[in-house]
Amino acid sequence: MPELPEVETVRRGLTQLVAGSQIKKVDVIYEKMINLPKKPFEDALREKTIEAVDRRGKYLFIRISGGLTIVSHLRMEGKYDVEPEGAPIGKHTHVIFHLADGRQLRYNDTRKFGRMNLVHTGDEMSVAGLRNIGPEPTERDLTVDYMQTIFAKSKKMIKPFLLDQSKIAGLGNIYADEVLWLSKIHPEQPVNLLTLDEIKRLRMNIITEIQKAIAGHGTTVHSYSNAYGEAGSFQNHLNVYGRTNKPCLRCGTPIVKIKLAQRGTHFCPQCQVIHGEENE
DNA sequence: AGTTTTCCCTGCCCGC
DNA sequence: TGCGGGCAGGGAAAAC
Repeated sequence: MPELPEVETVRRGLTQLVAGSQIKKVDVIYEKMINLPKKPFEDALREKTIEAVDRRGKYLFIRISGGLTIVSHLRMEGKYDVEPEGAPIGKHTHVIFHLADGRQLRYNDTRKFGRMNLVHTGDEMSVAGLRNIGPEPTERDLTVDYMQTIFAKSKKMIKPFLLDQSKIAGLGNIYADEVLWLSKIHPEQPVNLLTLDEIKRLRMNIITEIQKAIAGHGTTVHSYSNAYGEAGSFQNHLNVYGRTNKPCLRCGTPIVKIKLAQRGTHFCPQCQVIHGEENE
C-alpha cells in the first residue's frame, strides 16, 4: 500500500518516464475514478503536455500544460505503468493516457480505491484531503514546537493520530507501526501524555524512517510496484509490521496484533508500554 | 467541533 | 471443486 515513500518513488519514476511527453488523448474506463464526467475530463487533456510531477503527502500532482493539474491518489493499490500501445489491457486498467510517441501511461488499480481530480493549478485545496493536510515529515517542516502543540491538544491514541493526514502528511499503517516500535511507544498511548523526550524521539524516527524508505524505493506489501514495475526493497527492513507472533527483534517477546480504529496494529507488549504523565 | 463508524472495492484465504 | 464469509486498508462521508 503506497505511503509517502512509495508515492515519492512513483513521482520520480513518472518524471523520468513521461515528463515532457505529449498526451494525444485520454480514455477513462472507470468513471468513478475521476472527479468530472468522462467527456470533459478527456477533452481537457487532449493534446496537452505532461510538464512535471510533484507530490504533497501521498498525493501526486501531475502538471499539465495550460494550467491544469491532475491530483492523483493511489490509495491502496493504484499504480502507473508505461506500456507500448499494443500491450493487452488488463481488467484493472481504469484510465489510459495515449502519448504522442506511441507509448501509453496506464492507471491500474485492483480495488478501484484510487482517485484522480482534474483541477486548475493552484486550486489543489479544492480536493478534500488537501484542504487541511499536515506538514511533510521532514526535518524542516515537522518541527518539535508544532508536534508539542498538536500533541498537547488531543487525547487520541497515538496510532490513529499518526494516520490522520491533517496532523502529519504521508504516514500510513505500515510506517505508523514501525515508527512507534522504533520509538518504544505503545499504539494506544494518549498523545497528550507523551513526554517531550518521547515526542522528540518519535519525530526523529518519523523523519529518518521516511528518508530511508525513500532511499530504498519504498516498501512492498501486496501488489505494490513502482512505475518501472520494480518492487520496492524496504519490506526487508520492517521490524514489526506483519510480524504477528514472531519474536520482537529487540527483546524476543512475541509481537501482538490488535485492531485500532479499524486498522491492524502490530506492537511489542514488552518494549511498548502505555504510561501516564507521572511515568518516565 | 472533535471523534468514531461506515463505506467503497476486489483478491485472497479459510472452512465446510 | 465451489461457495460463502471474513479480512485487508486510505480516506471521505455520515453518524455520533
